[in-house]
Amino acid sequence: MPRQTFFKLKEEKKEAITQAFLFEFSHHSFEDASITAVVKKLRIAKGSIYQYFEDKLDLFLYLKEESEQTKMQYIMHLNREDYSDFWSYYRELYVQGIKFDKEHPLKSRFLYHINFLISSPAIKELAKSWKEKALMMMQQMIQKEIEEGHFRKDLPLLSMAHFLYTISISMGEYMERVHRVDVSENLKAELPLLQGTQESLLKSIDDYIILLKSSFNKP
Amino acid sequence: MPRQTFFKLKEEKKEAITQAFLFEFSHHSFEDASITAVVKKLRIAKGSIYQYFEDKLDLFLYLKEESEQTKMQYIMHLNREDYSDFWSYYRELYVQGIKFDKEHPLKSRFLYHINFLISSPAIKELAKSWKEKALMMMQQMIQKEIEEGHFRKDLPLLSMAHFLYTISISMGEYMERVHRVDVSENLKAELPLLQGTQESLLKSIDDYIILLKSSFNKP
DNA sequence: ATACAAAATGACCAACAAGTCACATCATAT
DNA sequence: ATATGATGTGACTTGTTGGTCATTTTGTAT
Repeated sequence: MPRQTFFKLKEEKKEAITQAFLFEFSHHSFEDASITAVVKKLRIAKGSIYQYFEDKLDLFLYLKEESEQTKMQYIMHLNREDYSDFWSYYRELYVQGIKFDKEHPLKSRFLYHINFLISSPAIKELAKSWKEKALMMMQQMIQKEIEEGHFRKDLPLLSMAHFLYTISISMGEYMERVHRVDVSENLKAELPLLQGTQESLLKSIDDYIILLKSSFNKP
Repeated sequence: MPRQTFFKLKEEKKEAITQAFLFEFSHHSFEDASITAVVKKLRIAKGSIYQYFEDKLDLFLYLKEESEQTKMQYIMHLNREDYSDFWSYYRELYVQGIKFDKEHPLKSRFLYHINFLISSPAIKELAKSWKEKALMMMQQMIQKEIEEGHFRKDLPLLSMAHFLYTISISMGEYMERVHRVDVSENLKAELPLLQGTQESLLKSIDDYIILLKSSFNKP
């Protein structure tokens, strides 16, 4: 947890610090992300950072927590029950995700990047447990659909969960590719990562969903 | 390219060096992989490494080349034409992949790890182009299946290629998870990464293929 | 035994990192 | 104006890295 000092900072400074580190941690492994480099760019003393945070990990976890909470505000209100089928619910998650990306590109990128930090020794175990948790949630969702007779039930739950999880993560990358976006450039300019029109972005999602639907739905 | 000196080394030493660095580069990002640490474990002078290789990147690329060539020997002889349908061909690729993993666990792990090195600034561009190439190959394969009337043709090629690529990469991780393997432990002991019985490993692949088949085949 | 080239060595360098801490500065209350 | 506690600072420590190079060791041909 960040120290009290950090929370007492005026919003402007807190924001600047957060943004700068989100950027740094979105471009390097945990180990390679350089506090020294960021404070230099921010033009504040390195000591200050250690008035705000316990250590590098504390800082990192704050960014994660913060980004996740922001994203939560976009998707929290969505309920499976309000949709007649799973895929329209799933689609809506991405619609909100695109909105989140538009309004918080740095946080969006950071959260995406986190998924590929398995090889950072310092957070390997943590990353593993996060993934475990995400997979469990997927399993529960799928289980429910099976029970209600929407999804096939001839395959192991874990297999379907892993499949869906993998594809869900890769969706962002696919959209980048389709729209030939230079994510890095957009990040620097603080533009949304995904530059396509709303409808062309949704088209990408729909294509993916068609594939997923064919896999998961009962024949 | 490694220097001549390296190739003149006796097989034993060459092997020891290769193995040690495969291990190191399978556990860290390119930047974090430490030559200093490896030579210490190998009990050779750091200077020697620079008699063998131009620099860190040269060493890394050698490992990649070497690992890929070894893997190629396992899958090169497979031809789509020899199989009545795409998925039995695809399955056979994994059968051979498992064999490769059994006999060359370090190389297998290294090649897998490479797929997640997008965030290493020093090799980012390279990694991108490798991925581009892999995607192109996927596209070609899928295109052919579409032309021959086996795959659906109502979706963009790129979407299908990306989908298949993503799932193909994740297959290894799925097998790990199903068999509750501690990959790191097995690597250290130089055991195959995948510890399930041949048939239970194949079962995992088959489950995945069932999902893929439903997605890709014509309804 | 001598000569010569090839290979191995490890102290050394410059650059960089995370984290510390004695001190300076600032804001507020009196 | 003064005192006090909270913030801010950046030189410093300790440790790491990739890479170099003058020197020594080794292998081989004569």
